Amino acid sequence: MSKSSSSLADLPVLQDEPVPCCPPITAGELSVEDSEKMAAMFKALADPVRLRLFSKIASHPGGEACVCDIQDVGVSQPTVSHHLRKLREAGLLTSQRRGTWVYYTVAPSVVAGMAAMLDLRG
Amino acid sequence: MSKSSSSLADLPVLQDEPVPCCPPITAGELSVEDSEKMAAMFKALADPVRLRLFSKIASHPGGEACVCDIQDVGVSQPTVSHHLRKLREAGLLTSQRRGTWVYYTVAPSVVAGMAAMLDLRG
DNA sequence: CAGAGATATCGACAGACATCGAAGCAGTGG
DNA sequence: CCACTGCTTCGATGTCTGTCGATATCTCTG
Repeated sequence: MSKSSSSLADLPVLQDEPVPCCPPITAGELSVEDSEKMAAMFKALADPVRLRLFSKIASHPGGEACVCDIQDVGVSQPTVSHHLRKLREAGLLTSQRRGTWVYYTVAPSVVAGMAAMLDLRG
Repeated sequence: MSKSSSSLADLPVLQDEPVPCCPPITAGELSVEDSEKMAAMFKALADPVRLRLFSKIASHPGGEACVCDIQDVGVSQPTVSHHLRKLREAGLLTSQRRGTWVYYTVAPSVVAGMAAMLDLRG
């Protein structure tokens, strides 16, 4: 169709910029603001279905997978879509439409940021 | 107090034993069982208040702190207690009474397990 | 033992969340 | 232009969770 309507394609991206976000949790008390940011990320992974979707994507070559490849996790397709959206909104995944299919990709720097935060050693 | 007295003492262990739990998320699809275990841990950190309590403890010397030292997070005392219990039930903290006070300690191996799971590289 | 301080548990409630079916939107192909 | 497939959005619903005040438990002290 004519112009690209606002959907999926032109979402607030969050592509893959380096997001340091938060220091290791041993580095001192988390600010209220940081704790809210981090909590949102952990919340995104705090569901078995999302965790399985995420692991399916992360373990695909290139950390990328089509929805059609991963949607067999025991819940309805709308529910899968809902969970993928949550993961995307948390910045852990990005999505991209290619023809008929939509591909979701892991955002490595964001995930690395979470891991870094859990680095004890202090 | 008829039943339901599952208090602190007779919890299903989870004390501090090394819990490898789960492989890195890139290592293949998570099993349903593993995804539930991990989701429970992430859920424990998926709240701003818990995250701040946890960071306060983790950043204390020895990764240990008295409740009285950390309970100033903007919610009531019962709520603090509730959150600490959640963290303990998830295996992220252990608790120990010393005289009048109760000390909570970070369970390093469990936290390390979560961090390891978020290790991309595949 | 009584009293006081530190934590934990209980019971209630409002808001958040996972889930579903139905409907909508976007490409593909006849 | 229409049917078809893949995915998202919508609206409803039951369950879970964070929060509080009240109260119970534990421990030290007088």
